[in-house]
Amino acid sequence: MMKIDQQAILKAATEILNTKGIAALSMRAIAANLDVKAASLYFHIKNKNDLFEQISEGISQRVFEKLNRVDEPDLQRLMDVFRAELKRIQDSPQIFSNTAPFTPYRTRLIQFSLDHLQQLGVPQQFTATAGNLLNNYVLSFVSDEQYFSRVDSSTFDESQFKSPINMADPDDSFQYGLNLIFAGIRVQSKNG
Amino acid sequence: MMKIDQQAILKAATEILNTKGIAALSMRAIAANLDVKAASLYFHIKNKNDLFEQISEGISQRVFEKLNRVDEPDLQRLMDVFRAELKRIQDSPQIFSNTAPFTPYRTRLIQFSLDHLQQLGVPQQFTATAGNLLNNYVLSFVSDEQYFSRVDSSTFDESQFKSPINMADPDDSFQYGLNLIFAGIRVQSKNG
DNA sequence: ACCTGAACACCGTTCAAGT
DNA sequence: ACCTGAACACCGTTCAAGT
Repeated sequence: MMKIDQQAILKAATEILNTKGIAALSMRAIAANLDVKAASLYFHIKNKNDLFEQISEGISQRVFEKLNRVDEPDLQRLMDVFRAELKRIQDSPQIFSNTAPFTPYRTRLIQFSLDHLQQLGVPQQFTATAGNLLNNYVLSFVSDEQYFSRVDSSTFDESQFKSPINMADPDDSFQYGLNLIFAGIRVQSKNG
Repeated sequence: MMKIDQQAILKAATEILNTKGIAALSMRAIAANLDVKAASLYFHIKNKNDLFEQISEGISQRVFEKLNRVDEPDLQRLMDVFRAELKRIQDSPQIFSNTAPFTPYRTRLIQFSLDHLQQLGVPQQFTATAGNLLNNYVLSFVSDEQYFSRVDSSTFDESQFKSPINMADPDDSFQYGLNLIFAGIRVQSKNG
């Protein structure tokens, strides 16, 4: 009998996400993973939404800590670290989409974005829009990455390898979109 | 007894979405709306995912048709029309996110984006990235719009009106983000 | 303090049976 | 051809009851 606590529940949930995806993440599945009954989980967590918030908040905390392991962290580093941490948990972008962005570390990351955008010259009334654009970019990008890595491996199609279209490397693609956004921010700020 | 067909099911589903949102959109709720039992729906549609695809495909078709009601449609018009049609159905962005983008009209819209991006000088290997960026921007933007319009009306807070922070008009915000992306595309293309 | 059995109010989907 | 009753295999959540 392991000790069941929030940590253990979080770990079991992450394990299910990374092996079977969010569609298989039921309270009953988490409980089974911990050799316990579903009802027991509610002694440790409020509900499933609370669990989702803990997952997204945990990711946000790790992003925040890695972010500040460098002298002068900027938006480029935020996005790189954010993407890397999202990729560590299958379907994490969906979890972010399904939770309100008001937990402590997640709020810190938003504040970091807004501060840096303002510093880059984004007009105050549009920092939220630009911040959402960045946030949604990384969430959507990782969501697409994880989606296609599932589709590609399930519907294995040899013709894809003969295809003359050379798909860009995911890292390059991510950076292309980021550069595009950063360039756009610079232009908008000059003209503002 | 109304005649129950795909059209009627689609209409009932849309009605539920616009009154109660996607969380209330169950097969049983759709059936009840049509004075029929849930099992009957499966005589007309394959399953719930099929219904989701019909909803997103219907939106895509209307976007495509409105798009071509003008002489030389461009990406600006695509995004404006897309946003307008998404806003007509509550939670439509989530429906797009939960369906594969391989239906006919939806494919046409993607092709339209890719063609125009290439014409703007986006390198071939990055047209998909830029297209996804645009697509995800409008989906995320409308999703946020619909989310906050729900939160604001439920947790009515008078202090928000006294707040000195002037939030930008949604239309202006949307255009700001679009201009940012378009400006970024132009810069990337010059340097490419 | 922590866990469970049992139940409640739901899901999507199938299928033999009805008309 | 079209609809339904009944069932199957699930959900999240609650709560009295157990230890």
